Amino acid sequence: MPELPEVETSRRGIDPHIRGQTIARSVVRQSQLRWPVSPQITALMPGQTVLGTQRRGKYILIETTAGHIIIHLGMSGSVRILPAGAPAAKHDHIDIVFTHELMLRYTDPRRFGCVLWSEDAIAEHPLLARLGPEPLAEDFDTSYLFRLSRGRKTPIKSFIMDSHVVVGVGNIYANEALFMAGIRPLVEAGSVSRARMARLVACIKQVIAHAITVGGTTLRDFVGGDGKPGYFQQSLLVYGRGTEPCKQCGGILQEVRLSARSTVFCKRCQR
DNA sequence: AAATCTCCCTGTAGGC
DNA sequence: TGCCTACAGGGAGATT
Repeated sequence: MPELPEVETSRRGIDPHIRGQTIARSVVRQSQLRWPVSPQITALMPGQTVLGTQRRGKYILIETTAGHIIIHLGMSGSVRILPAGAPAAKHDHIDIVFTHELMLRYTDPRRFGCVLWSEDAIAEHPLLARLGPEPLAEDFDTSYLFRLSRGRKTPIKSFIMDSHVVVGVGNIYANEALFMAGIRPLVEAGSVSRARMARLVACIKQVIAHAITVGGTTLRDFVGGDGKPGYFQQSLLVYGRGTEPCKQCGGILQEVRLSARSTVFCKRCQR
């Protein structure tokens, strides 16, 4: 499932191929995604030029001369650059075809993602306006997270996965960062000391920065590639390892459900 | 305001 | 082998 590092890697992968290019047309084969695909995606695209791409949280933003395309990959979505006219497979829902004979193809088997259009100031879009800071930005720091957590009874794991607190920390990296920081996922956010919160902030930044670096190597070639990220299986400390031995102390890792999310931790290394 | 629940969807895994 | 069911998961929106 695409987490922030995969989203950023995807953005970096498509950007050089579409930046400055002109859209010839777009094709929507399946409009029923998380929300209906905006009609402008077909109606307004011909003749628009792509000015560049950005990322906010797990949203990819494609800036065109007429407005922004907002893409979320959900949990099974991907974007690839392919030769225009490449045959469409089952879950290839949207093609944005460029005049230079390449196209951006959106694929999403589970359709949890979205492809929307916004002509207004992008930061004020309802999906983006109230998002928390980027995990790698300077404004995501100990003081911020500590202050925001005071009085909160929600588990620390749910807290850091809340996109209004900080964006882009999905289930995998929440599990990993809490293990690295030595904090049990279920402790109340409001009870975590400032010193431990400082460790957590550092660990979140570290795991996400590392994943972006690794993701960049596995998703290097988007033209003709399969676009499938696969890096994250190798260096995981706890995620997906419930009942296996802790890599730090050898004890058996515990797995519980927290808000329907798989939560793995070591009860000796995490307090 | 904060916490909790529901729902969107389909590939995969496990049981029989 | 094949059918059936449970389940995973991002995250917005509704509900409590």
